[in-house]
Amino acid sequence: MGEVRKPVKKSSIAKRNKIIEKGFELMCEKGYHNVNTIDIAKYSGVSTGIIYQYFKDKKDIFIEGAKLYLDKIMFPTKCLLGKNLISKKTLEEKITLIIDDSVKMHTLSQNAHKELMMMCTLDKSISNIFKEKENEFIEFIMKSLSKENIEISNLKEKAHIIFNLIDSLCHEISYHKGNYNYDIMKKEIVKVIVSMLGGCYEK
Amino acid sequence: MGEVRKPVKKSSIAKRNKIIEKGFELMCEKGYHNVNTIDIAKYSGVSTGIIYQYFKDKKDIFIEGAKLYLDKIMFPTKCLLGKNLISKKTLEEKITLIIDDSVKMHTLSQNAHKELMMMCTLDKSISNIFKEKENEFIEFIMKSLSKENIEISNLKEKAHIIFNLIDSLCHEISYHKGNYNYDIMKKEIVKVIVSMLGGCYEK
Amino acid sequence: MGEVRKPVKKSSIAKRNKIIEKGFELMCEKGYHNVNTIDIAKYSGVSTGIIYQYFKDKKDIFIEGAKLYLDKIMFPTKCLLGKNLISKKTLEEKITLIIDDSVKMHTLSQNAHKELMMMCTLDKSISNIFKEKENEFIEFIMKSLSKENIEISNLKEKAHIIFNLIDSLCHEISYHKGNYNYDIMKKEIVKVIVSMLGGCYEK
Amino acid sequence: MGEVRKPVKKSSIAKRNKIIEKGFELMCEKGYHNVNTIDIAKYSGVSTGIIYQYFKDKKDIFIEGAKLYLDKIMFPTKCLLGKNLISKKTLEEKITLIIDDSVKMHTLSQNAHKELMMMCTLDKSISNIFKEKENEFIEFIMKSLSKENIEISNLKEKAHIIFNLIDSLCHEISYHKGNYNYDIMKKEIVKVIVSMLGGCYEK
DNA sequence: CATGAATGAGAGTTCATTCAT
DNA sequence: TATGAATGAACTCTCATTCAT
Repeated sequence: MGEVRKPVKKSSIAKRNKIIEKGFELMCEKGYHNVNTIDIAKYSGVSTGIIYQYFKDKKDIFIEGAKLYLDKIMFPTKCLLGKNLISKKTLEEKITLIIDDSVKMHTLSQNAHKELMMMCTLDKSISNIFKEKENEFIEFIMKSLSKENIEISNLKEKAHIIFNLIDSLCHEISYHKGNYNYDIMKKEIVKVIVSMLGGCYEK
Repeated sequence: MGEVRKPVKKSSIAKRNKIIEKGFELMCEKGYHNVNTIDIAKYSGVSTGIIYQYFKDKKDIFIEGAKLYLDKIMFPTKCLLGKNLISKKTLEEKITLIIDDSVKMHTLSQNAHKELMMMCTLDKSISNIFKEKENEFIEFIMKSLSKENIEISNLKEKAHIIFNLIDSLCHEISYHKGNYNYDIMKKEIVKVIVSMLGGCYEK
Repeated sequence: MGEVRKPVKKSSIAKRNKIIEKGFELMCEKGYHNVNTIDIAKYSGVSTGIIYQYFKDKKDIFIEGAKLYLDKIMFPTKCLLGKNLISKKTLEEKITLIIDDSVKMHTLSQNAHKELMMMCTLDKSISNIFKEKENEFIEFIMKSLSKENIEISNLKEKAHIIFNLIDSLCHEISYHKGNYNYDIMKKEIVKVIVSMLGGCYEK
Repeated sequence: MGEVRKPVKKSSIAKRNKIIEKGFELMCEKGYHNVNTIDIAKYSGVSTGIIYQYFKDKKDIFIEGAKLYLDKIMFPTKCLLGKNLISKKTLEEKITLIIDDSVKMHTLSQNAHKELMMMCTLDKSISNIFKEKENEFIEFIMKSLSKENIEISNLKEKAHIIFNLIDSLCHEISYHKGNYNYDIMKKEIVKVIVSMLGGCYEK
């Protein structure tokens, strides 16, 4: 009764993806609790019924959207980093690249990020995929950086601090649009990170 | 019809405060959307009807609770800091004190913080009071620290970075309960902050 | 969440009873599956919401109605029987009285009976209260009759057969409204029962 | 649009029959309201769409199944009876044979019977085919028995009572699985019927 | 001021039926 | 003919808000 279908036909897959894409978009824009299934269906250009052929429930759409979003936001960053980190000469340049990349990704989808954070409270499964992706990313940073400097103490903890520093900057830029000079802020963060990774903090 | 009264009688004020206190507590514990007004009324020891004499709607209770919570969480920190910062000798000791204090506050009320973050999405007014309090706190840190070192460049931005560093650590300790050594993490953050404020980063 | 209230106030009890009475009536008339909660609310003169303060779900209304119905249909019969059986002289007269009484009760609420039978399939709890009442009634017949004739063999089984004979006649009269002469049918059934209970079958 | 076709091709007829057979089986097993058309289609090995080429609606499948079921359950009984009744010597033996046969048929398909009874409430057309078959059967019994004893008064009504007696026994055995000794019950019923048909009730 | 029973719009979900392929 | 994805009205149930007492 009410089993979830795994679509195989091309058009079905497309429809499922459309629901995820549009549904997640709408939920992020208006907020999960301010959007109902009829809204999602309409916005996705489908009927309410079809949703329940591809998804267990409303939350399932969000989860699938979140997974995709986190892949999109994390993996491209990694790819970019992978490609360019090597070509950069100084640590500073590398850090700056990572930050710019993260900010760009973040800014593209600030609502999604906000809603994701919110949904983490509501659902373990969502907070888990989020945590998982975060760890993935941190481990990636760790690996990338460990190649640079032969010996960095407490690398794991430092990587996490770095992640948070970057993440906070991203949030700042995305939402506050406030009283700060973000260029300065970025430069300071770069300096901090560089110093953590063995460079000297330029005063 | 349904206008919100400003209670003047002592008992009325007490009742209003009880609703805010208990209501906010319950919403934070169970989640805003998992608590209904009947629950709030029961938990506050009042009738459902009376709620709408003191508050515009359900969200209004949360907002009032949030304001109080942020006062409570920010001001005591400030007080504590104010008292003790002077007596500490090194910058490192001062930073450590701020961090310990923040972590303590955070840990005491992680649910409230979580829910607050979530509600920021739902309502501008909530996100505004949150932002406001944050700025207050940052300015306070700025002032406190500016007394220490005669010239710190980009103090405003640095203060914000410091705030975020501390805030991230608090979150980390409160929720993740993960694979990190938080003592090390704290020490690294202290070192970073000290270096930002003109001290030298100890490698 | 959604707890069922036990009404204590007079007006609340009256409302709850109204829902049972009117709801059961409507369900019996139109069929359980052809009536929705909005219909029930309207027909009972209440709002849909209030239903769920007094009842766990839609089925709960039916169950409560069924209990009441079976009490009404069974107990009055027993009362009547108790009062009059003694004053009747012949076994034949007594049996006739039981039958007349049963038919009367049945005819008053044929829809209820039909729907009850139907719901027995859908729900164990309903079939149980039905079976229970049936057994009660059979045992009552047994006791009543055992006083008459000193020794009746296989009384239990005979009582059940008698119950079924009467029940079938009731159904016949209530629904078929057909090609039979029910007076004759009744007389034949009386004769059969009398013969079972030791009288001689009058040809 | 959506008109029901009368299939003429052999394979189409086979498909239609399959849907009736399997669909009715499933509906009886799980209950009409607990089975949806997708279930029926799957269980019948056809697509959902094709159902509406052969049947007006879901109920139509049940009706066709019911007709077939009642033919199957009634006619074989009649055949069996026809063949054997003559060879039996005493009326008692004949009655016993009818009862055994009925019980056997009933037990084989108790779910179907239960569901049929239930559906009688929902639909006049179903209750009509049921009534019709019942009458057919009663008339058959009448004819069979009228050959035996030259003069039986009120034969029609008696036949119906006999039908009900047997039917009740069948139900009892099929569903209640209760505290009764069904052998004794059967013997008592045989005695009653014999006495009704002019034999003497053996005490 | 206080109560809590009552309201009814709106939520998520199901499923008999249709229709493009 | 045959398919099964798609439809959308209808369902049961919840809850922020109101109002008679």
